[in-house]
Amino acid sequence: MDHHLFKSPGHDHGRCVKTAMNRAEQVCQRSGSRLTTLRRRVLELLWQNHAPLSAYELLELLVRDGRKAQPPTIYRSLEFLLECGLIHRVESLNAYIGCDQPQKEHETGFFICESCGYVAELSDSSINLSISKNAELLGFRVHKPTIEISGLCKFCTEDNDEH
Amino acid sequence: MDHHLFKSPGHDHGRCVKTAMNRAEQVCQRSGSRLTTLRRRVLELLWQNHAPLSAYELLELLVRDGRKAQPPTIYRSLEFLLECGLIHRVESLNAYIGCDQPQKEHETGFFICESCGYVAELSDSSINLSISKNAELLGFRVHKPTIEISGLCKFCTEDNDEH
DNA sequence: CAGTGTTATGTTATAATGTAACAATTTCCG
DNA sequence: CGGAAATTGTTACATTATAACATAACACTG
Repeated sequence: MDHHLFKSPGHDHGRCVKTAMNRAEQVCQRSGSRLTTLRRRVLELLWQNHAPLSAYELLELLVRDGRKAQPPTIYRSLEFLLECGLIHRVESLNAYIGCDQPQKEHETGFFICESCGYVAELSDSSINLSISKNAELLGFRVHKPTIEISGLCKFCTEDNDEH
Repeated sequence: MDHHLFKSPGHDHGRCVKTAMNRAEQVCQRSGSRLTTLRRRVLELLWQNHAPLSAYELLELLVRDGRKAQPPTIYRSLEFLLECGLIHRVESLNAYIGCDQPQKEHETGFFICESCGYVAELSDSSINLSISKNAELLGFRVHKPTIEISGLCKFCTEDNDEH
């Protein structure tokens, strides 16, 4: 169980995607929201890529599927998936990525590898605690925290150090 | 001294701007970078607004000055000011804001009020510490942390509660 | 202070990201 | 089935950002 850690480049990704899709079905079933063919496909594309994709990259992939899609199509699907908590928007990249832990109410953050593009989700409470404490001092009511740490992941750091 | 706290709506803002501009002059003098008329003006506009401004809002303000400015003009000034650490880019708003503490090497974060637009800079080390600890666990080498907490500031919360 | 290389700004065009508004289609449910 | 609601299609456009090349200002050397 290392959901929120960086995956080794050789991990069984097919399985990774399947698990995520199954979870998504469950989440939607429970909440009564409809994971349509289009929405399911968008989510699947995101998971298959396993790194953030921009809306227009997703659009391109949909078009390759043979679908005649325009920007609003993809943005609406993304909006739905965001609302369901099945994906996240990565502000610093204008991109989107599948969410590891859609069950949890997560005020989460990401570590984003600038080299391989992988993203590790982080739901460590100590960060949230620090934020809450600071917010309280300021009398600030937190609505949506955005925490995105870019840098180099373990595997890419190792690759770099070899040179 | 409450540099990194929310200012009351009635604080002496003119003084606030002047201080910031003086600091900027010093920072540039020391680093040997050139705070030209254009760059100084952009910084000043950001400080006068005291809330994040988009590149195109800034552009509009420059044009009102009588200057014939195009997008690259403003983006280049912003790039310079970012490099000098005199401003920050707010990813979640695609906007820019003057930096409170240009002296410090700051891995900083913001609290952003969704109602009045004010931004409080935060350089509390406990958040950075949490992040470093988590990064270490992952073998992640941090390059640039982006921490943007949106919500309601003290003054706007109070205003809302009155209704 | 003229000459020259460097830095900064101007200018034009275009790329990338995102949304508004309305039409057509599909799905749900009585 | 038939009407209401949700989803998707379609067109047009708004916003944010950058590439490429031209001109102007500056700063240093001799």
